[in-house]
Amino acid sequence: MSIAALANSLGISTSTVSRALNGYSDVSARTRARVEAAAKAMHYQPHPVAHRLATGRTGAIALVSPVHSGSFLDTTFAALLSGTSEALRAHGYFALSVVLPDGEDELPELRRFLAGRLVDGVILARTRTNDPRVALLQQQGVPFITHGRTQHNAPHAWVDTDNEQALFLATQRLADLGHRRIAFINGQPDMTFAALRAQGFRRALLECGLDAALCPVRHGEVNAGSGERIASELLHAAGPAGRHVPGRVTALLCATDAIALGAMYAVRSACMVVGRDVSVIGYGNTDAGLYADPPLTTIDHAVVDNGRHLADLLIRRMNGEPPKGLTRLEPVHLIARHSHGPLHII
Amino acid sequence: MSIAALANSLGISTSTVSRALNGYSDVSARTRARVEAAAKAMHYQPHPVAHRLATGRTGAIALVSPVHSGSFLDTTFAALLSGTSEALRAHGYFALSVVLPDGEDELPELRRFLAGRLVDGVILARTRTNDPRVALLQQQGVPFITHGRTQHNAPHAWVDTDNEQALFLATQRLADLGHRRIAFINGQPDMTFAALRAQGFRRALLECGLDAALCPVRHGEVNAGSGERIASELLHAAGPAGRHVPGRVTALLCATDAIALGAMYAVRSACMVVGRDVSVIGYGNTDAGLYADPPLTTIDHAVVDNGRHLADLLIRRMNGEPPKGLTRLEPVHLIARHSHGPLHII
DNA sequence: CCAATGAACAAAACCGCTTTTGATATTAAT
DNA sequence: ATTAATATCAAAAGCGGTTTTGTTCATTGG
Repeated sequence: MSIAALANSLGISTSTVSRALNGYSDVSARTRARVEAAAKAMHYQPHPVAHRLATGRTGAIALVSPVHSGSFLDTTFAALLSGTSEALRAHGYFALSVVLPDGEDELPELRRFLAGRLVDGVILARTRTNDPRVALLQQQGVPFITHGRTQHNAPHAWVDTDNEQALFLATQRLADLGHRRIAFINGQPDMTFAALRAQGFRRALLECGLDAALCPVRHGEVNAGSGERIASELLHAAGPAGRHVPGRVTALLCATDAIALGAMYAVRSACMVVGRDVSVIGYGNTDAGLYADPPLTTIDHAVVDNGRHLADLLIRRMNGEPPKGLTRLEPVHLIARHSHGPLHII
Repeated sequence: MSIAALANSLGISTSTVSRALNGYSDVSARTRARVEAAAKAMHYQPHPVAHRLATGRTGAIALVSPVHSGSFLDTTFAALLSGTSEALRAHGYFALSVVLPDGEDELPELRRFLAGRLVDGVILARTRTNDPRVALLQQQGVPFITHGRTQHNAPHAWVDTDNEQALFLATQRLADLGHRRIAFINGQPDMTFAALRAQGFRRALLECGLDAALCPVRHGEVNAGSGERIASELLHAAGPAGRHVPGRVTALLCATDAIALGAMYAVRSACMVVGRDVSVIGYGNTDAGLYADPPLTTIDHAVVDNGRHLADLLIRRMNGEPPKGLTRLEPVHLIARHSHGPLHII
């Protein structure tokens, strides 16, 4: 069913059909009605690729995200995609997610994808503080938005959750409960979320008068295995010698629920009780944490909503709004369950 | 950088340039070399959309999958995408994943997507025994492969894991340990995997001489919440009165690790011990199960590998091989951990 | 020596749509 | 009544490639 066939059957030219269907003014009401009726009757739909070539629009946007091998417990990805898909559908766009390889092939592969011009815009997930992908997108002039801020000079649209505040809240809560030796098992330091959370952690230490020397920050993968390993090290390490009393950390803040599950495992392996001997707090409010034993205290951030906001702001960006104002910082909440508790004298 | 500009700079026609770059024979070796050198020097790359319009190929395939809201703990999706992306990259294709809405909008949305012709082929995940999406794909003539078999008459390419055998193995293991009242918390009955697992469950009951009346099969969502609810009901229900001794089930087979985590939660809530009072076995070998307390006995199925095989077979399908032979059944393994054990007299 | 073959390239058609330009018939204004 | 403006549509020119058809010239064969 091509436009030519449709025009033929009506005995008019293809240009008139096109103009009738695309709302141009110089088509008589009668003709427009006839064309529309015929188009409906013959199930005419413009060939998308031809349409694309002529207009330059594809009607799709891409959610690009690396998949860190072995971190499949992290469901942020699926939740984000779900949110963006739903919101973009309302605008008539398709959300496609593309997975970039981990490592040095990432950038060339993104370049190759952009060259394919399969999409009109890009949502970039898992940003790093200094993200080469952002630079590439800016250079190529592709409308985009990031999930997570960056430190790039040129402003760009972004949606983020208040990572700084989240860790501040969680740390403060533990300090209020008497903890003085709190460790933070963070993600890789070059990730935006990790940098911001570390910042919130340090601010809380300062405001609550905790000794930063007793409150280590560790960096690792955001999966359970890495969490277990690091937690295990932390629990078996004595405090610094010298002026400080030796001893172990009594609370573990974790950058994701997955890390927290690993940490809880490590606590059990050390024959201690989570929530009594060692407090553990996660991040993400996943099902896995909710149904853990004990149920995991965690930070709730509405990822599906983030996806919706990313979609909405990207649409506005594609409509020509300057990136400057297209930002959104979402609040977070501490969900208190039973994996943390008051300092238990040891 | 268009082909016209390139041709212009060389002083030859666009058709010769195109034919030189696309390996046609009627171009002299000298001209071909000149064109290739110039193309490289000027970073010429055919405009993908124009190329698409002329050739009909897009260089991308789609992994289409519904996202069941609230089942984000299920990481099959991300793992599958990761596997297919990697394998397709090797063939020069992009893997895009698209999320269909849950419910009645699913089919129209798939139709809309296919009409967009953004992709050359489709990988269909989460198949149902009688899947209308398969019918649609067959009708539209799009090359496709499914993850999970179906009961459609016309053969199609598929990759599946041996769901039947998996539940057979798990059930047999429990029976060998003395369990006589085993419940199976399955997914929705219209899903392929659920039907096959139920089949394996029943076969094991038969072969091991268990009384099917004492071994209920329940259907629910594949998430922890649903698992907890159903497990809770099962544990509080007495056995059938009459000729059977009353009593509760002593083992819970679960269609996913997520369900199993919910079930373990229910066991704890009933003040019983997982692995002693009630055995729980999951499916999927996820991190969440590995780091649960106790570590979850589960079925291992290599989802990432499935993704690779799906990609490879789909490529062969797109190259014209008949779907008949393009199928692959992958083995499964029971990973014994500590969430199950011998029947504990109660 | 002339027709037939073949090599190498250019021209033109095409993919299917959008958009600009041009043409014709009406209507309004002077 | 004549000209200018307007409404309506067709023709044509893109978009940027690929593929078919034509053309020219050098070889080759009879």
